[in-house]
Amino acid sequence: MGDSVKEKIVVSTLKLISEKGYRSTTTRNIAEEAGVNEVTIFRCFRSKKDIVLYALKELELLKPMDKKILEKCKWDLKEDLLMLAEEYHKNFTEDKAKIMIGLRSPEIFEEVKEYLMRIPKGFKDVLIEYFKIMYQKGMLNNDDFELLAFSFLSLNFGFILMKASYGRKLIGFSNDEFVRRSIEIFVKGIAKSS
Amino acid sequence: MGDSVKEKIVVSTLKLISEKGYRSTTTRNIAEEAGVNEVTIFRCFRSKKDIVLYALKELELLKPMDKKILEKCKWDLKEDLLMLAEEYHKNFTEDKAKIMIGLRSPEIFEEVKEYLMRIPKGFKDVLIEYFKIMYQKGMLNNDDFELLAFSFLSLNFGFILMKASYGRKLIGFSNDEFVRRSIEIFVKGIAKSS
DNA sequence: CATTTATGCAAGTAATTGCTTACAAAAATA
DNA sequence: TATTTTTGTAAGCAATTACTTGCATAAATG
Repeated sequence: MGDSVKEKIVVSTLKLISEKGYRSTTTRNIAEEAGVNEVTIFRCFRSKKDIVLYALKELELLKPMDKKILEKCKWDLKEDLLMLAEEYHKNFTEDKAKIMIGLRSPEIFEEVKEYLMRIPKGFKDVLIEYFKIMYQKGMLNNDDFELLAFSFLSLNFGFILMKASYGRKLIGFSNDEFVRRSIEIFVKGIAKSS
Repeated sequence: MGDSVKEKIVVSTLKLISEKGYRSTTTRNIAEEAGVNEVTIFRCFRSKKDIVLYALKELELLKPMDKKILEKCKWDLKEDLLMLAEEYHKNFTEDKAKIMIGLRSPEIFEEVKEYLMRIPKGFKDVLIEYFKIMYQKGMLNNDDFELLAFSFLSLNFGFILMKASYGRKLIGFSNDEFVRRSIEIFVKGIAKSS
């Protein structure tokens, strides 16, 4: 089984899961979507579950945000939070959010839960670190770093999940616009007034 | 079929869907959970799908927030937003969030989508109305009401969904604590400085 | 008490699903 | 060209699932 075949299967699987959920995505669906015979799937992977586990483990599909990102900071609240949020949205797209939702199936959820948590957890850790430093620099009016991180995370996570769930019917903003303007509010809320 | 039986079936169905999703919740599961024979289910409802539709339509499980809630406002930003958020969290619990996620199955999603959107949509509408009035009263530094509403909604929606998805492993706050303190930040961000 | 109604029980059906087997056709490799 | 590896095809199996049927029992209702 060539690597390109394996990849096609993985990509198709994730696509279908994001649309229909894990349980409703059948191996026949996957085969059709990948333009491959169903048997080929089981020659590449031991089971349907294995496709997902492979995607999460080997492909590092959901790798968390690295703290190295902090090196990019200019230590200006607005500028930095915008950069961090953009990085988050770049990584945690609407599609990935749908995959996360789609993997909420008992046959697989316990095994993938840890992976699914990585993105929000990684972002949260980076934010806590960032806010700690900013507080030491005297730029913040609040020293509950976990609260700050979590508020900012909820704001962004909530936005993506709502968009993934209800799409444009509920949301009149582009990602960029929402991020930029909600950050302005947030910054006003936490910046030390001089 | 007595009403109490019907109710037991509905409650069990929703509970199981919140845990395992629609597709993975079998009619046998439901029967067992409800302490009822599987056949009884099909005597009360025409199909599995009908149970959910009945729950959403007849039980008004997900009824949106009413604009009458605005009558409770004291027209103090912090106090009002706290009240509105509490009302939202009272209505849109972790369990309901799980049901929303669990209903993301192709056999049923299109038919329930509209209902699932009601809660966030209703909350958003109320918020827009509220912010409009507060702006007229000269209490806000921002007149993009949809942005304000949506930021606040994302914050609360994101929090509940994260809690529903990852539970306490990621989140160290109680609902009350998070709501209270995140609102303080938000209010600082949008209140007109006098 | 007589009759209707609601429920349980046992069995089963047709469709779907994850996965397997056996064999032939390509396609890559030597 | 000869051989090995990869893929397609066809068929099917065992388990599961939504839903049905027929009949017995109990409970409510007249």
